[in-house]
Amino acid sequence: MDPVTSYGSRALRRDAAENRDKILEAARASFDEEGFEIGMEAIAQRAGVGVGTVYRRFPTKELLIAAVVDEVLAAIRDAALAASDHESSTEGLTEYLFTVGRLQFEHAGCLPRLWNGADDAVRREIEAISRQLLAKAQATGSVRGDVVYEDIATIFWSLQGVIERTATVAPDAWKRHLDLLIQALTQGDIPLAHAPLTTQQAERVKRESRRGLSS
Amino acid sequence: MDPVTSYGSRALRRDAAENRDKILEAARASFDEEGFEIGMEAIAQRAGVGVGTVYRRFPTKELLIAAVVDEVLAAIRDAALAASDHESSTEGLTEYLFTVGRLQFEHAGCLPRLWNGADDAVRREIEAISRQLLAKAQATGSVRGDVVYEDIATIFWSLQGVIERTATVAPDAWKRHLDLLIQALTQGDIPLAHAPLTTQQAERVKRESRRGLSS
Amino acid sequence: MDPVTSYGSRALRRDAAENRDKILEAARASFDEEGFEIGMEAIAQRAGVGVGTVYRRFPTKELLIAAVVDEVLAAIRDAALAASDHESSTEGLTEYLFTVGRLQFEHAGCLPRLWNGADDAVRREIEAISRQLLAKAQATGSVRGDVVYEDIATIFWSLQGVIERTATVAPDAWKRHLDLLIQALTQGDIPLAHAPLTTQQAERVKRESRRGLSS
Amino acid sequence: MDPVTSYGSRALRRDAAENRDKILEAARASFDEEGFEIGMEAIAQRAGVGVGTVYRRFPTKELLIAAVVDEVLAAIRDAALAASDHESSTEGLTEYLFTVGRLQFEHAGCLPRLWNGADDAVRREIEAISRQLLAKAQATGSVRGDVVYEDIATIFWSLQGVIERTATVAPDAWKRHLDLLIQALTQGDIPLAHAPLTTQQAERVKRESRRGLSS
DNA sequence: CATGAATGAGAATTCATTCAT
DNA sequence: TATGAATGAATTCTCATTCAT
Repeated sequence: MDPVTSYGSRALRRDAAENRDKILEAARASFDEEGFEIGMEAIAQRAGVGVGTVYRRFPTKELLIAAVVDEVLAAIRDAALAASDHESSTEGLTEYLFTVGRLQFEHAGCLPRLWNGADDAVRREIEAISRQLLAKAQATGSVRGDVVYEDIATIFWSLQGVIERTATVAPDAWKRHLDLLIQALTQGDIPLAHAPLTTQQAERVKRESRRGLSS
Repeated sequence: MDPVTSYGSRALRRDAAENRDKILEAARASFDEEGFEIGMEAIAQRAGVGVGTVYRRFPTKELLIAAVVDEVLAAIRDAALAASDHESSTEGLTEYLFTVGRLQFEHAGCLPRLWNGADDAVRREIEAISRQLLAKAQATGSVRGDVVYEDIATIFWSLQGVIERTATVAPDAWKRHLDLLIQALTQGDIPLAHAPLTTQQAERVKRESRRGLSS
Repeated sequence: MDPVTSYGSRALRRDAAENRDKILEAARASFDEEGFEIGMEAIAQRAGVGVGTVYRRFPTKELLIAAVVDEVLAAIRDAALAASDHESSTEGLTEYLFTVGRLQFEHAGCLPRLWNGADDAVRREIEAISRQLLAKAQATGSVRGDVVYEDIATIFWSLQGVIERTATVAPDAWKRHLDLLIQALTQGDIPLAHAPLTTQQAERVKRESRRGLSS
Repeated sequence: MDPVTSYGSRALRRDAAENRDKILEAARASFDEEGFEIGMEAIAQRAGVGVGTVYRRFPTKELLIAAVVDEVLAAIRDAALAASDHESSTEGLTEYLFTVGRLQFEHAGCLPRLWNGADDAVRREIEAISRQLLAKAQATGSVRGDVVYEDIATIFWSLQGVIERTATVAPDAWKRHLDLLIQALTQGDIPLAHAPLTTQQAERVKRESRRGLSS
């Protein structure tokens, strides 16, 4: 029944898939610990394969990074989905924000590229979930009405800033900061002085911001 | 003793100082525009000197970065001082936060290292100012009492995260985010669920976090 | 003895032979289009087999190249044979030269190795035909008597030089050049200042010159 | 008087220039012996410098090749100029052709790129000399009138073909071939069956044909 | 002191060949 | 036997740092 087991002709494929996973795992760990500056050779070694093997699966370092980032994004989406069927809309949004924060923390090395990958589909899913949760929370009046989706995205970026600087020393720093931000969403009632990002701007940020590349 | 010679040697020293400034300026501009990945050769060229001269003044790239960061920090301190004698304590703090935000934005290329330099003296001054402004604002009741200095530092890191990702596309994004955060400081009254960084942690963050180096 | 088995084993051999042909054909086309720099993987793909299969038939790239070159040489021999029973000796030689030129043009990617393969037998056949045609033409007086076989070989090399440089831009350039050379063979009557290659030299050229290899 | 010697401030320049020459010389020799496939590391070693030094002078391998080729072309032009003031037009053309042949032979490793460099000026000079010599020879009636400059260029390519294949084994083979070609130019009187290259085609050949590149 | 030339370790990527399935 | 995954040496190029002039 297991497709991998059932096809004899795919025995090799299983090895290859395992290797692919080993490589992705090694890359993820390497990036988490060292950032994207780590060399491909080191990743290969960590995965227990030759560089050539890494390049067979991921023809460029860019693509390897993108694959790792896509994995992280998929994990975020899954967590987002789990949070989205919370009974209370406020707690749903809160849990969601903390979940994303936690995942960002767990993959701190990937943060510079977290929102710049190839897998737009997943990013769009996450965006849709964010919008829904926000709308639900606003509908019940627990979140101020002048907040838009782009503010949520900005919160993620801001948490990245906190995490990037505090992760090794104060692993919970981002939680405190998120506490504050949630207060702003739920307690503040003075009009905000500045306009939010437009949807187009947020799109471009996700597509274009490239600081922290490996080359 | 010969006044000509001694003047000459002073002149030489002046030249040297001028060179140092040219290099610092070129480095600052380069980092702002390209980030720390820029090569030493390019900085030297921009300064109009040879690489050797750069290395005479700054024996490693690290030290050059640190010097530039110190300059930026000094600018922040100056701005902080200007904001600190505002009559209204609330507006003083607000202005201060926006000023730091703006300076961070203007030196976006330096952000990954902004709080990791050698010049602890300046950082301590800034810290002292922050503490004073915060205390004054809390004394008048306009800012919630459970906020501590470390939260202010975290706000700066948070703004860095926003700026790093949005600077080229949405230059005002960080202002909106800061609007939100100020609401949290002034409007929120629900206790924060998580503890702030300890002073020691904040110290270590400023000293140790090294992500974003050029090599 | 079992007819089914024996047939099966013959079928296998036929498959193998078909594979060999597919590979040779793919290699020939690849070399013609891209030159010897093309990778073995690409050839395998074009042939519709795995690299491993290519290596089973041709243990090194060298041997594959040699096999392709031998095929081209065989085609040249066949064309040479066709030209050799021309009634007019002069036209026979002329047609022969143009035929070889055309085949060289059609296999431009193979030129750097055209006369350096393993299959000496075919080369000897071509050589014999060349000698015969030349002798016949010289016997009728239409070709000058001081020309030897090695001059004919040299003409082929010279056409290769023209073809290699003009093939993509001026596909007929070699024909004009051959016009000129034929004039020299048939019209010139001033003694040639330099001696022709010795037979041994020509042999060594065909065996040793290795410029243009892929590695 | 020697500009290098006269300026103290250029003392370093002299070293650099010497190194540049060492590198060019090493590259020329390497290419002559091994072809363009030789690695940059090997060239650097032969020049007695580090790779970085090679790259300082010649930012890409392409540019190094182009520089070497330009040198060879310049040598050809000089030789061409010397041949062009021969009293007898026929001998002038003959000497010219042999001179170019000899230089091509001496730089056999550069042949695949000899007419594809950056220095169009030199190539144009050579072309102009060729045209003049040809016209002069045709004016005296010693060379057939239907030959055009492009035929001369083709002769060079033809010689390259011969040289590339025979250089190591029969260093004079190209001379014999050139004997033949000169007979065709001076003795033949039957109209040539095929049209010569157009000027545009010859231009494109010199610009575009890239077989034999290092990558 | 200033200069910029020299250095060389290291990074990404390719490809002929081998080998497990 | 066919497959294609794995290997790793080799290649081009970069850049922080040192050093001769």
